[in-house]
Amino acid sequence: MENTSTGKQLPEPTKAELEILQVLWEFGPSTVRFVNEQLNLQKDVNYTSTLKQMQIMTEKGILKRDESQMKHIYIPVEAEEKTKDQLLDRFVNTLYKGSASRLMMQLLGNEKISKEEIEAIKKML
Amino acid sequence: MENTSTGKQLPEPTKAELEILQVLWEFGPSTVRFVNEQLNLQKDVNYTSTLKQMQIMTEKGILKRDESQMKHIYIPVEAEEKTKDQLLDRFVNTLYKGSASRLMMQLLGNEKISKEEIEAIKKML
DNA sequence: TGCATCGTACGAAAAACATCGTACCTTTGA
DNA sequence: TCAAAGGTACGATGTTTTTCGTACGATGCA
Repeated sequence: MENTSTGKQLPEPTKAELEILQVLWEFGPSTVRFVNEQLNLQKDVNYTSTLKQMQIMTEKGILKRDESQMKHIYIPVEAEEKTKDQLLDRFVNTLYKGSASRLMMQLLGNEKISKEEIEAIKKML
Repeated sequence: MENTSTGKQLPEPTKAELEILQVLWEFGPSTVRFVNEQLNLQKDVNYTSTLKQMQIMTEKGILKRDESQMKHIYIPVEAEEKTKDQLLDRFVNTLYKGSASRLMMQLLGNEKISKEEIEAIKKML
């Protein structure tokens, strides 16, 4: 069942699906082979595994694809920002009871954030 | 194999495990029954399911327990902050290439954050 | 033409997670 | 004393996620 443009809420991507989305976000619409090569820079994974994964994502409506060429081109359905918003939202809700400032405190407290980053953030506010 | 205090890295908690940790974080060391009751405020789940889950978490080294009483008392091995730090770290890395300020921008851009929260954050900096 | 190469389709197995039923032991109180 | 209540142990099952093997069609080129 190909998800058309009904306003249906897409499922949250799983871990493996997220890895694929990262590649597509970074490099734009791509073939399976390209995505698989990128993934293999980080971990071992078979071509057909990536293919299957991307086919499943297409079924779910997370990706759509251009089949006009033999090498299908895959494209995320939702914009990067929107997907990240959802994930961020869930993250803040489950871990920080929805309080963004609590998340901030954690971020500032954990040393992982540089002086430059702090400056950049100050400017934003 | 009960995880003793070797410096081994604990696995990241799964979704269900996180729900249990939330309860323990909020209320402190607890019995299975208590945790299960709390979970049931949100969703249906059988006592033995929670028990099993907490036993598995103990095997993994995520929880430890005081067995001196019949009603075992479960306690998180890692402090709340530390676990959240790990999760936050992975989140920032996978979604924002490790840039905290990028996460901030997303947070500020998505409207979910109130004026009061922004004020609170400003003060922090 | 024919074969190596590169592509998709898809069933099925493996692995990770989550849930529950049943067995059995301890405690409690009528 | 003995049955009900409440506790742990643990195998089994269900579900979702992840991975891969095999089949088979297209393309390219010697």
